[in-house]
Amino acid sequence: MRHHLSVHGPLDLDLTFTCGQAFRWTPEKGAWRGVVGRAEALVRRDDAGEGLVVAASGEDPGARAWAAYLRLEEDPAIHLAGAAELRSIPGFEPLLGLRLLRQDPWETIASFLCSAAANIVKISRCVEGIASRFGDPIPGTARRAFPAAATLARAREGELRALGLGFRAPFLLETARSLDKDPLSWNTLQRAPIAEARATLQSLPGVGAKIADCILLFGLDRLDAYPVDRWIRRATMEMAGRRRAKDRELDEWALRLGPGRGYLQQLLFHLRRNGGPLPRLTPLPQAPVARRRHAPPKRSRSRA
DNA sequence: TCCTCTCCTTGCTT
DNA sequence: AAAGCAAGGAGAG
Repeated sequence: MRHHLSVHGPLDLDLTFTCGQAFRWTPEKGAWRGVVGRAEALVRRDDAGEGLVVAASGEDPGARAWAAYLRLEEDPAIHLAGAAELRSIPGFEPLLGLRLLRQDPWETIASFLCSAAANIVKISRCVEGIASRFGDPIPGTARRAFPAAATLARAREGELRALGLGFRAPFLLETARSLDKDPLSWNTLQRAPIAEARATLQSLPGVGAKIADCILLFGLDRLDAYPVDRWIRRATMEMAGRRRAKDRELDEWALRLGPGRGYLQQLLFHLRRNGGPLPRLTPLPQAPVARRRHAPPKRSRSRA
């Protein structure tokens, strides 16, 4: 099936598919080919350069689903509310073509479990390998869908290691088994306070703060999640004017970037890695989000 | 409770 | 060619 989609705001497909949020897209003659759910798609700008053409095979979810996946309905600039001054940085404006994809939560969990101490090429190899070994075929292509947690739960650790997962293999296996046995409610994770959602995800083996935030941002439509990795740690300390800072402090400081801070995180990642230094921003005088210097008193844990 | 260090795999880079 | 490095996490001390 072939869909013609309209686009609101700037769109940079190259940046969107190479920025490290998704791992099943490859360039193909001015277009991008990838697997989403049980479909494979070829995505390209239309001849006028205004809209988007999506040609899908397999179980095509339909035009609306593709538009939602690519987040075409909103202008990315709406997420800059908390830090409009960043727009004056040279090289910032073109990055606004980056779209945060709305990806499947489980596939996002599995993908980012593969991301520990890895790079994008490595992650892609692992994810593609898992799909080709355990996924269902997709009609019209040699590529396969990403397997369900229940499927991976029955895999053997050696099979995953053979795909190059290394020390990540037991994490993925145990997480798949955990989710197969006790599924998480994606709906709840999307509504819960960010700290709560993050804590829930961190209960999965192999999922720490950084990967939990990536799952929230890329797989659960939580643009208020702000994953702090080595690059963002540096970028945030720079903007906060700090030479050293704990991750908790950086999390707290990042609140000033507003509810779209997760989107900004993506842009900052590129700016800090490819560009020069970042401007210093101070915390907002009247922080929009209440902040506590100390954790609330803990009630004694009730025992079952 | 918090901080720091080390190990865990793999493959590409220096 | 050995060492370093890469969008981390867990366990020890």
